[in-house]
Amino acid sequence: MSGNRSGVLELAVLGLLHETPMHGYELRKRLNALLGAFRAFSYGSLYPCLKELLAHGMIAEETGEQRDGAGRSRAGRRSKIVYRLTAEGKERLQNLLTEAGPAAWEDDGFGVHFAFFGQTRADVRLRILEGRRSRLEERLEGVRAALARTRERVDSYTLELQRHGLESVEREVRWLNELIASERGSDAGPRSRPAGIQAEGNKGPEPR
Amino acid sequence: MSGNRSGVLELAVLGLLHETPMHGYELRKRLNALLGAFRAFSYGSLYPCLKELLAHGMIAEETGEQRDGAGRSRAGRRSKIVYRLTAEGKERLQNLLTEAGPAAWEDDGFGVHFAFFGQTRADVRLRILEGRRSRLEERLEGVRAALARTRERVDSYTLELQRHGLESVEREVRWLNELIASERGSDAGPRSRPAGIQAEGNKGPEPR
DNA sequence: GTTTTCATGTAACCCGTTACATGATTCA
DNA sequence: TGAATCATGTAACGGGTTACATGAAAAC
Repeated sequence: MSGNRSGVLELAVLGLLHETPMHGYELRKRLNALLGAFRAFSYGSLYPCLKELLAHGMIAEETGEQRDGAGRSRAGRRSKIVYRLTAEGKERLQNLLTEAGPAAWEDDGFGVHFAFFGQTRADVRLRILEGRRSRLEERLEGVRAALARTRERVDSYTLELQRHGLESVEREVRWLNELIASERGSDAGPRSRPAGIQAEGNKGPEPR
Repeated sequence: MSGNRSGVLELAVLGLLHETPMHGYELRKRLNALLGAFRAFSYGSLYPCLKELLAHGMIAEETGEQRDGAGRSRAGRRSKIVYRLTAEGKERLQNLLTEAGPAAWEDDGFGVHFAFFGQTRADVRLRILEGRRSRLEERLEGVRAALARTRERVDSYTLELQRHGLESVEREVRWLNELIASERGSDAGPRSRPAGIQAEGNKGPEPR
């Protein structure tokens, strides 16, 4: 019926609003900054999503004049509509963050789920990372098989495309391997981890 | 009205049928093998596309019993419907392959256009590669700016996601740089090209 | 005082998938 | 003869974009 609960966008909005209340315009910017290279949303999807989340009581318009800093923007003058997460919204967010199914590791969704790993339970994180890895490994197999089959009678551009695609996927698998190893705490292994994971990644599953 | 001419799928179908006549089922397999990691199509989009291409006279059902090899599948027994490119179809394909606009270098479309570079004019190839590169460089700038802005107050997972995204895009830019250099023929430069581009990549623009 | 940017929203459309329905051919 | 795979197709839906419409606040 009123069913635009897409999953990805919903999670992204709830996740961002959990950190701090915001209005739509700002939300979209933070969203596209957060997901950077992976995804982008336009107002045409964001505002309807907010509307529906509001209708379902997951978010609420911020009415109390908490919002200051520079002191301005008093009274009922609303041109910005600041949303905050309700109790139901927080519950919903926790549910979304606990689901470790295909939605969390398919191409759509993985980025968003990963972005909120800081609020995700450790075991769920691991399941998602492993799910994505095996998903990618299936794909690898397919591409490799195609490459082997095609071998002859393929012009060099097609070949180059497949080669590059293969390398991209292999690279992401290696990345996942590092993340998984890091998650498992078996980090005192051969090579020392380069980047900044696990710096403060081990805060408890529930942020509150 | 009758407007499902999407661009990507149409090009892919025409491009594949230009190499050799095929039926739908096979077409889909070749398609997904060709695009490997980048894209996948389902029958639900392929068959309607074929239907429409047929209606527009771009392709035709193969009636003459050219199809042999193992000698089987004689007579009018059709359970397979083999399609071939018509003259109009070839013309249409050439037009699609000559367009060097955003459609050719955005995320959708680039893979398919690249896959048929063997049938694309050299100057068009270059324009597309450069278009994609500058598109990615815009994106890089955005992500870098986001990274710089976010710096403080970001949990390590968000950071790691952005870092990985950044690296992925940078990697593709480097790839494009190599391809562009190779296209320009300035190949006797510093490092020797590793892969198989330009092996027979320089056949003329029109295959016939 | 006009342009730019911020800010919210909607309607039409687009491209594609999922799930289903159907039947022929091959293989055990 | 029954199961698996090949092969073709359609209807319903889904999630998102583009383009448009509108107006307030900030910058010049």
